[in-house]
Amino acid sequence: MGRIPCCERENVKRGQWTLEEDNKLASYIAQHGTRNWRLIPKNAGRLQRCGKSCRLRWTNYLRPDLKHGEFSEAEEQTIVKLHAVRFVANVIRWSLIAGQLPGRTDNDVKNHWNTKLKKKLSGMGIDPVTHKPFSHLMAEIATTLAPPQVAHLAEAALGCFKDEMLHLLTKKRTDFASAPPAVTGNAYTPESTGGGKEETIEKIKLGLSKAIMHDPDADKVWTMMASAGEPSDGLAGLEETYPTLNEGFRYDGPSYGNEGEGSAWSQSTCTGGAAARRGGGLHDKVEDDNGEEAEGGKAEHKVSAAGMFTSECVLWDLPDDLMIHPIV
DNA sequence: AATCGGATCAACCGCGGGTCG
DNA sequence: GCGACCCGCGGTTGATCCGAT
Repeated sequence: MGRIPCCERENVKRGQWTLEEDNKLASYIAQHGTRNWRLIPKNAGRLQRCGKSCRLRWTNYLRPDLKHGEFSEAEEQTIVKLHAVRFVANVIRWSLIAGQLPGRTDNDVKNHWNTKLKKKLSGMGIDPVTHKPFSHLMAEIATTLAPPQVAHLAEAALGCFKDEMLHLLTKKRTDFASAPPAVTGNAYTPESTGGGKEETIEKIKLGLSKAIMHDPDADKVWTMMASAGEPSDGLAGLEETYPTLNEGFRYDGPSYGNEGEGSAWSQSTCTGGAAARRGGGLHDKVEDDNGEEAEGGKAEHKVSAAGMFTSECVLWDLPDDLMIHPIV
């Protein structure tokens, strides 16, 4: 059985609300409250809107207790914290998150998450969906794949990572299609990009390439990107990503990908950068909650970061045709 | 100055749960 | 218990803004 529409579509106006409409709706609700949205358009001075649209306009914009304008840092931290918790609970309820932020609506929170916070977290090396460092996600995925697949995955991911990082650092759009070394080889040299690029970009590329090749000098590059401490081993839980999860979560330090905002967010709490710095993005072993090394499937699936991206680029003891040899 | 593309946010859509007769 | 209806939610769309080229 099909559901009947909430209103007659032909007689209903859509799109932006006018000041006059706002006034009609607000004054009606001030007098009569918000019972029975279906009747409100008729009663509120013949509004050519459906009840649903009226409810949305009221709850998201006209309500007098609403807070308009920029989200504060504390609000952002609350959203991220609660989003992480809700993700673990396998249910994202924007209304519940918004309930913790007086004056904010679920639509506000949802929009802010989708347009700002997701990018912010990504820029910090944290997956906004799982709230785990990208490097740890890669390791988790790697443990489920056969070695040949992991090798290809690592190559592809590494290429994507380099391009994304270049984009973040230079604020210039990189040409993904013209970066063949990302997939076809491990070394990423200025010459291999076709030449003619700006000097700054070339320096960054070279630095990234060095870092990936585990060159000690390349630590400078990573220090520039993330002044992180030594990462702890083990799969990243939320406590690891957000160490102050239970006490009021906070990032301290510069922001990434949001220059000029004076944000107190930083990558210092994210082990992703450091993990990558240490061993090319994948940690050495997987530990369980007790700090003991977990097997995580077949032994040969275990990811050895040191082995993956050393200067020899030994990925696994693979048949030669499956190996991807570095460009040296 | 014009154009383009990305970012933002208000509004819409469809679904599912709750309530009532 | 069932159907009709209402409400609220999350996901998505589209208009507008704004900065870069």
